Amino acid sequence: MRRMEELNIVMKERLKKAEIFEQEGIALYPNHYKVDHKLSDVVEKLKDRTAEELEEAKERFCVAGRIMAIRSFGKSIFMHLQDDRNRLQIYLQKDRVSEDQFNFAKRVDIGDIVRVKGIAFRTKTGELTILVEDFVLLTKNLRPLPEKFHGLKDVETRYRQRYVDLIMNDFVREVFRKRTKIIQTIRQFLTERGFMEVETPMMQIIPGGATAKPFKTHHNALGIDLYLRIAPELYLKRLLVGGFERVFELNRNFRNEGISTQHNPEFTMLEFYQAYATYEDLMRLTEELFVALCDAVNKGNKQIIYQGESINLSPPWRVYQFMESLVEIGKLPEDKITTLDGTIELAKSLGIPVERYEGHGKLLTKLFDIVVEPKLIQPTFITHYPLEVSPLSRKNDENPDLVDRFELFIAGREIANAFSELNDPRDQRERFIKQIEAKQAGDEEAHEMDEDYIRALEYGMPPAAGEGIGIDRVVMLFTDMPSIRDVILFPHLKPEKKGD
RNA sequence: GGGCCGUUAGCUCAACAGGUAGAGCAGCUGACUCUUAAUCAGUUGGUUCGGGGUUCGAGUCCCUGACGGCCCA
Repeated sequence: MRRMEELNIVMKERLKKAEIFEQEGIALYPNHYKVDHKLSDVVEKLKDRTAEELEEAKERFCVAGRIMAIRSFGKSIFMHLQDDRNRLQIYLQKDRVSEDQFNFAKRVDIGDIVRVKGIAFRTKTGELTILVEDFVLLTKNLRPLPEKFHGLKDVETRYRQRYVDLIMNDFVREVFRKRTKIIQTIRQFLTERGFMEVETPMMQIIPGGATAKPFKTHHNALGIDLYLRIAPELYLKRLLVGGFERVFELNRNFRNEGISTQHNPEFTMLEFYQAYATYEDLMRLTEELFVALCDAVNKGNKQIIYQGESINLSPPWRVYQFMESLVEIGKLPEDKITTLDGTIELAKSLGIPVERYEGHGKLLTKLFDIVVEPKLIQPTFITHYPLEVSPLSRKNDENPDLVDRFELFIAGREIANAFSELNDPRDQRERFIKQIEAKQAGDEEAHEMDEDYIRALEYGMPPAAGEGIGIDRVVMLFTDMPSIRDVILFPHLKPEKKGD
């Protein structure tokens, strides 16, 4: 049901005008007009031509765009047309177009989409301009755009009506162009290295592969509950069992948790798996990937500025073992963190709530989140995580309490998580059982048993390493955006009004 | 979930110490053939987020709810 809305004065005027146009036989939404050139291509092509060169060439162009500004005189009119990338000025003189078209051009509104044909030239002030010979309406605007100088600032409106945000704010269009470029670059990078892109279920019977609360839905015909995936991990590893040696999936995950500047309920994740590789191989691959991203969206410059901090992405990146980072970066006393009692004491002194089901490893990661993570501004790999918090990772050969895993941190945030994969089905079953015990003790996020996954491992999964990278955070990094909402086209917000 | 801040014209913002709700842009009318935040003259437009309360009087104070931002958990 559409909400009835009081029409403001401007909209009333526009509707009235639209009716008059129709009575005059002017189509408001015609679809048969073609263009010869994209507006931005004309700007790109001619931007360095001098006034004399343009005068000499007298080249004609037919372009379309949205009217963003009108400066109207008695017998001449200037307008700015905009497409997704550029703005181009057009100039109408009364004696250069038909009288009907000139009179019509006098009555169009900011926000209308029009097509013009004309000759490119430079004005006295040197601005590239099309001298119009033909002017037609393509789409009538009925709703006034935000003010031309201050634009649209209100963040709520920007997120709820992203289409207006995109019209008004050039930097927003740039952010999303960069986002697309980053995703394309990642696909190309992996494909060139023999990875195959695959699609695995978004609706899963057992939500696995991560520790998070899932969204629940229901399949009517089957009469079963399904969960939106929190990760594709266990399906991708089934493909390793099946014989695909390098696979990746770059798509949405869903986690039923709070919304913040770092979290959207649906977010984009890259996961890739490589047989016959270790987590250390993936450290090198990750460094190479970021270099490729610098080439693609940062002109090859490996220095980026994020929220005022200068970050150097040149490899090799520094590496700390998990325990080492707590002592050296977190400045925690080594003798305390090596014992459970000492760790509980430290946690309590830092105001961290300690749950009964949380073991030593889990508590250490809570300490890490507070005392180490925010300090990891420059790219840093943290390795050798506790077994307890890594139910799908391969045990370290030297120390069975640790796993062959790393996480990557940049700008004080977790960007990637990777490990050598646990492929011993007997060990995996034990790990699942431990998780179930944690769940029974109250850990809502603990992993569930997945018998089919165990069955797959029993057929034999080749030794492999896998990694997940949070794409939204990578985009934030490369676009210098402080909130995940700034890099997601339509971020989740509460509904604006109760239904009527 | 908690704390702080915010919500006023289509947009960006004012409104002292509680005393008739304003400006710029946009819109409308008119003038103007190289302007670019065009200019000049005139002019329309308000459920001050919703609901209660205090008061002679509430955009402003109090209570409550909605939505948003930032921080914390």
